[in-house]
Amino acid sequence: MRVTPQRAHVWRVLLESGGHLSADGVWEEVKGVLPGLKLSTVYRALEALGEAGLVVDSRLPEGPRIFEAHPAAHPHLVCESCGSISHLEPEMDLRLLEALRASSTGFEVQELHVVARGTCAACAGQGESEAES
Amino acid sequence: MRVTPQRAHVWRVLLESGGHLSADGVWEEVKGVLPGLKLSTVYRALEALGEAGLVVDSRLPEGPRIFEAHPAAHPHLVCESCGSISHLEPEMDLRLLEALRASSTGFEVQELHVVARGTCAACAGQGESEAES
DNA sequence: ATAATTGCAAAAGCTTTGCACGGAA
DNA sequence: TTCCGTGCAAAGCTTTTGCAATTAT
Repeated sequence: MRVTPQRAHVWRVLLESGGHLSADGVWEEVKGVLPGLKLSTVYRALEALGEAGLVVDSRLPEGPRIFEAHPAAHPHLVCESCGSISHLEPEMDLRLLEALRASSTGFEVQELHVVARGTCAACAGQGESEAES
Repeated sequence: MRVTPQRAHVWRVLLESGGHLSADGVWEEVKGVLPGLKLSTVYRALEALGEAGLVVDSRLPEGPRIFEAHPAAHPHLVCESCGSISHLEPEMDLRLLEALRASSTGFEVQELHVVARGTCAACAGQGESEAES
């Protein structure tokens, strides 16, 4: 893979942001440095980085795909209240992998996508102290 | 919720198909009975059925949303080889739920989406007997 | 009468693709 | 030269929305 300024900046933004960016989000960030950058180039950069194993992507129950620099798959937690996206250790996926293998369906899992919808600790705490509707 | 012919047929198709249909797939089926049916009506019917708790939907790593008549969330298994979509018992989700709660992140899970990419038992068996590339 | 639901058409959101130009190997 | 990556524009696929007409309660 050829290393171009566009790809380098896309990669850098994913690292600095700590993940969970949409293609559009990456675009907005990188445009600060490369004003002429096209969104389609971002998509192609993300695709190239994905093939190189540097970037993974997920689809949440709603909204666009999100991309991350993280090399390992891991569960995502999407907060209904504040919209924040957090994630757990990849180890958490392993537990489900074990469970899947133990279920003896004969299905060979290559990749696991886990997304939980709910309320994050911060928002849950707020809800308690404000009102118990 | 009002029960209209459109909604009844959408619901029937989801039941008869055994699940895993895209909105477009539902449309194609129901059009056989209701030729004038619009795709947007299918979407609205699916939304209504979803709010009624009769239909759930998932987003796979690729492709459109899929809808099912199943009332309970459950892991999906997407075969890379033949494209088939199968699913496990909802119980399997509970195992991960336990694990999530045990991880003490304070995140309150409301809904869990699990999708595994891999090879189904049938295709894995074929691969063995043909060639071990 | 009142409110819900549909057909219809159009738009919106996200992503991919074709093509020609430019730059690196 | 030859190939790869980009800008550019356009299309593609999926889903949503506004509005008027229709239907059920």
